Amino acid sequence: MNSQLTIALHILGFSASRAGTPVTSDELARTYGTSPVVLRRVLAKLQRAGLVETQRGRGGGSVLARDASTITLREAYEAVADDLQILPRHPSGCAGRAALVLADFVNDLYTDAERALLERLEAVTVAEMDRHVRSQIRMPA
Amino acid sequence: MNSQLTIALHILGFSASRAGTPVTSDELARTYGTSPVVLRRVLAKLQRAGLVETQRGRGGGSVLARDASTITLREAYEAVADDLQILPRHPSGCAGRAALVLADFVNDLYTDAERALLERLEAVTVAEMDRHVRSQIRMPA
DNA sequence: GAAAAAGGAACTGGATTAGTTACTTTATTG
DNA sequence: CAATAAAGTAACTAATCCAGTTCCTTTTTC
Repeated sequence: MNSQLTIALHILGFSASRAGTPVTSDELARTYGTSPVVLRRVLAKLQRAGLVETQRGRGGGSVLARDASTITLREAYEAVADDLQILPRHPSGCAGRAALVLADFVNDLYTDAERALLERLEAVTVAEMDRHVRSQIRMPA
Repeated sequence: MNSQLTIALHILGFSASRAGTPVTSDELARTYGTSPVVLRRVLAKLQRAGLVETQRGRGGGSVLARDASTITLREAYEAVADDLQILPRHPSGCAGRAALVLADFVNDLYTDAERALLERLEAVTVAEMDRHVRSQIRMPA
């Protein structure tokens, strides 16, 4: 996995906090600590997945395409992940029946373990993330 | 994650099937489809973790250091993973209180999701893996 | 002493990644 | 209409990582 999921959650979190007013890739890049181009690459994937909408030109930027309470973090993951497999699978070059049976067993286990991870991401919505941030910001320790 | 976990499970699976007689890195490399040096790199980590024991010289090779029923696949993961974090964390360069609170929230969620994945690996022992392979080999479809 | 095995250092090539530059396109505003 | 502010995107770079290979040393057994 690359860092695109983390960037995507930054984008979604900020967009949610804006409640409709667009946020520019420049602002997102500054708050994340990288360049606007990197941000726009992730924004492009979130657009394709229908999670954000973007307007060009002066006054443009990105807003959430759907209500924050309907977007789970798993959707963000699936939007940016080129390959949904986190654990690299057994290669095809195994020799011998025992090795092949073992490879299948391990690959199935990997799939199951990844599902467990994704279920945790699915259990959290952008709205919940936003509520958490708001609660921490309103009353700083 | 690199492919070392997959190689480690190949090693543990084969060692278990040998029931005490050592397996060489050459044989492991042939059945996995790579070179002995790559195998020995993983073997070194499994040794350090106390999962296998290796003898040099003629007739040498590796055997399980403990009973297969006491070794979970999570131990194999922890033996080979340099970094237990699967999902790359938020960088430290975030600017602004909202970004920092968001980063903490996301990092904690990542930790939780990874724990869910590791629990799946912990639920399977090398002995169970071995039993599965044996059952499939004895009666080929 | 020969053979068989592990240990491991050092290098290579390929892939991936984040970052940067530079240019084009789109929209707004004065 | 011109200036400005924004996204879109291609192309390049530098760094990193990783698997694979070569080569040599050490250990053990026969």
